[in-house]
Amino acid sequence: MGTLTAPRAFISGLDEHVGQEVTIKGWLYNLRSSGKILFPQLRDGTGVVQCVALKNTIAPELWEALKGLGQESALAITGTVRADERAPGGYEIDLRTAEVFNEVRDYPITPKEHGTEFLMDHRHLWLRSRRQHAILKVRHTVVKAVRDFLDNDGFTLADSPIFTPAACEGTSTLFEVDYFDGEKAYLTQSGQLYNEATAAAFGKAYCFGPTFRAEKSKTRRHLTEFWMVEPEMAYATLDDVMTLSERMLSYIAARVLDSRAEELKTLERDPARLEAIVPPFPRMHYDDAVKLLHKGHDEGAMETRFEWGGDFGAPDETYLSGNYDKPLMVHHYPAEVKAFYMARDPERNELALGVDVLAPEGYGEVIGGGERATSLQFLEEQIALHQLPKEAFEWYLDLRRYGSVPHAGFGMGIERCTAWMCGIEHVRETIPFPRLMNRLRP
RNA sequence: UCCGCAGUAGCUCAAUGGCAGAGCAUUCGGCUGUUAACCGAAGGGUUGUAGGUUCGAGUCCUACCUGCGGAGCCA
Repeated sequence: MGTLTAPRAFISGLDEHVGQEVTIKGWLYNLRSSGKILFPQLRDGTGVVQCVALKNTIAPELWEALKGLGQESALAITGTVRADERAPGGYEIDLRTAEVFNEVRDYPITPKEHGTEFLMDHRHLWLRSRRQHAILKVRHTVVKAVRDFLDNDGFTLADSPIFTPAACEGTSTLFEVDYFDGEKAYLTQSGQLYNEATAAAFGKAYCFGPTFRAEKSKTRRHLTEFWMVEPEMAYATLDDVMTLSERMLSYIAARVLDSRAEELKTLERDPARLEAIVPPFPRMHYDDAVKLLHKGHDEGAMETRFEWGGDFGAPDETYLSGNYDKPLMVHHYPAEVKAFYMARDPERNELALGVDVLAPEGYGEVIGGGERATSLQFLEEQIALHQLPKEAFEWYLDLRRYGSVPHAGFGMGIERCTAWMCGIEHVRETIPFPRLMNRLRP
């Protein structure tokens, strides 16, 4: 099948090889033929390029082999790179020779439409499609931006454990693990408490890893297993958290705009949506948010009248954030709907110094955080009040016995953030292998 | 867990209670610039499962299973 002597190139870098002969190693994306001319489109993970093979310029046996190749056949081709307006992508390769590694028949995912269930059952193959490729490239950039932002801002990565002895917040449903002698363990739902320890050690610290929620949630914003980044700062307040949130989110948006323009185009995402994400973000007191919801109800935009004291539902969040093209930061929630470790407003004890950052366009809460309680006595009361096992929290209480200071932090869901950046419907497409209520495979 | 919608060829979908269909995919043939290529032909079905109504059920009824959308809860 001809020798592949030309230097290897990647499709994303073809512009540097115009006029040269190169070898591309990849997979067949699509094949069109017209009797004596073939147009194999090759995909190599960095892009897609159209090749041209003329019957009278290549070996007859190669012609026969290429003609019958099915979608996703693995092959390497050698040919000369040429700029051509007719080709999708702008460059074309005049194929001289090729080597087929794997001949494929009946690739399940065709260039036509498919349903979600079918695609999710074939997630391991679906990842190869243009749209999924683009989404995961954006995810990669979101993750990289988060790490770069925090690293450049003096944060130290100090990851929290996945196995934990107790619920962090005593609210969500946990996955139980039966392994540790005489004691039940759970998969983490937040690295929050551990971050308070690392923040006291490093000043500014963050953890970044998978998180598990056993809730029977079936919405476009929920995964059973998702990734969360949680920065925590010693000697910091609610206000510092809000400032850090808006700085980080705008940094992420700028990085995505900067390095993923091609992918945003593939996803048909309007860049103006991301360009709008610049500080300052609107800040709104919970009381004012409730007033706004009441106004919405009076005007007929909200079906039910919101009661002060509750947490916002998805329609409430969408209504509140609907007035802005930037994330909306709602702060000073009623303490009752927030975690036990939240610091209280010294002026109004019933309010927690917490903030939810609501993304525009109905993407909901992408960040939740706030200032933590510093008083040992207060936390002991809260643990008793929430009927949490005090022994499991002794180490946490040590943080208040030995050098307790005001400190604050937040958690950001990577998938929600990525879905928002991409402008896509559902978070399940923003993680390579999503785990949902009804999905454990592939 | 609750509410709503759906399940027919490998995939996406049609079919008034009356012969089980189309496009794509697959196989074969044609075409020297195709852009989800096109043209011609062929193969492909226990209509989610179990029961019921009916002369007759993909279609109507009951239960169950699976999926989707939403709620609650959350990032």
